[in-house]
Amino acid sequence: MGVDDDACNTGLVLGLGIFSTPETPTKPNKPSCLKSGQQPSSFEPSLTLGLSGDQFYDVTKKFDVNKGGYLHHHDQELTATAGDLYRRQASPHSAVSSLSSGRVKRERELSSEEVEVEKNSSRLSDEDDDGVNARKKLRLTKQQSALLEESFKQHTTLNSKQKQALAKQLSLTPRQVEVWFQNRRARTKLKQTEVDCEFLKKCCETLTDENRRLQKELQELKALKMAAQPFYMQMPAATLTMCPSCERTGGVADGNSKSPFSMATKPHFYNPFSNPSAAC
DNA sequence: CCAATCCCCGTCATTACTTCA
DNA sequence: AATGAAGTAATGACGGGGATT
Repeated sequence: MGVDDDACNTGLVLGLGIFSTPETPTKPNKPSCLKSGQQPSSFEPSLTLGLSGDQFYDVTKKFDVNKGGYLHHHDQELTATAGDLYRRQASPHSAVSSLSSGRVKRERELSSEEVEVEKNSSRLSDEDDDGVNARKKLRLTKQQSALLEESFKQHTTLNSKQKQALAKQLSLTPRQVEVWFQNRRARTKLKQTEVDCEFLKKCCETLTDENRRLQKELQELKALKMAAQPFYMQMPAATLTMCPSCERTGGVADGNSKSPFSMATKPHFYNPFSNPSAAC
């Protein structure tokens, strides 16, 4: 079974609740079943598969190095966040948003220091220079993205101080750093979900194949039983066990009996992901 | 109980890139 | 080969709402 052997090498519990249960109220840096950098084929396939939003993996991204214009701010609007400014002009709902509670909230969050940072992060585009009010979306520079990524590898969430420091270092607003981390977490989680989904699909296919194989084997065994010797026929079917791998048949266990047919004391479940011969 | 804060989620809009006629 | 329109992916940003303090 190739890859699936590796992936499903232990007792696999396909807890598909991953797709239906709402995300557990994960707290930042909460341990998850998938550690960073781990691929689904390598983690323990006990597949409770709670979404691991706190993990990250290497996402090789391309960055727009020289196209990044920092085009947000007009000097006369320094009390507003970059996003607010952006939205006021870019969004059709700008009039509403400028009065929204979110805006009030944002302004409340902005300390004077942050406003100062915003001043520093304010950049004018060429378009702004020539009077065209075409506001463009912020594109982080390669350096900014790299630093953010590096920081994200260390902490997927930032406390207030870290946020402030990083924002200062990047010449961005704390809000921009915060949003970047939020988006990064969300998109990491989304990608991981997709990976998990693919993995579960593969496991499902494997189990379907295995089920098909076992059904076929069962049919063969039934046919064999019908053609079996009278000894077999005298025994209740439930007392017979057979290893699907070596196809040795067991019967009633009497402890001392040297009969090849001894009844299993416990139900003998065949684990498709374990080595069958090991059980023999 | 209320307010402040943080984070997640869903969504929108812009930008860059790709495809195709 | 050049080009412009259409489609798509990436990503910055926001509002709403739940959880926590």
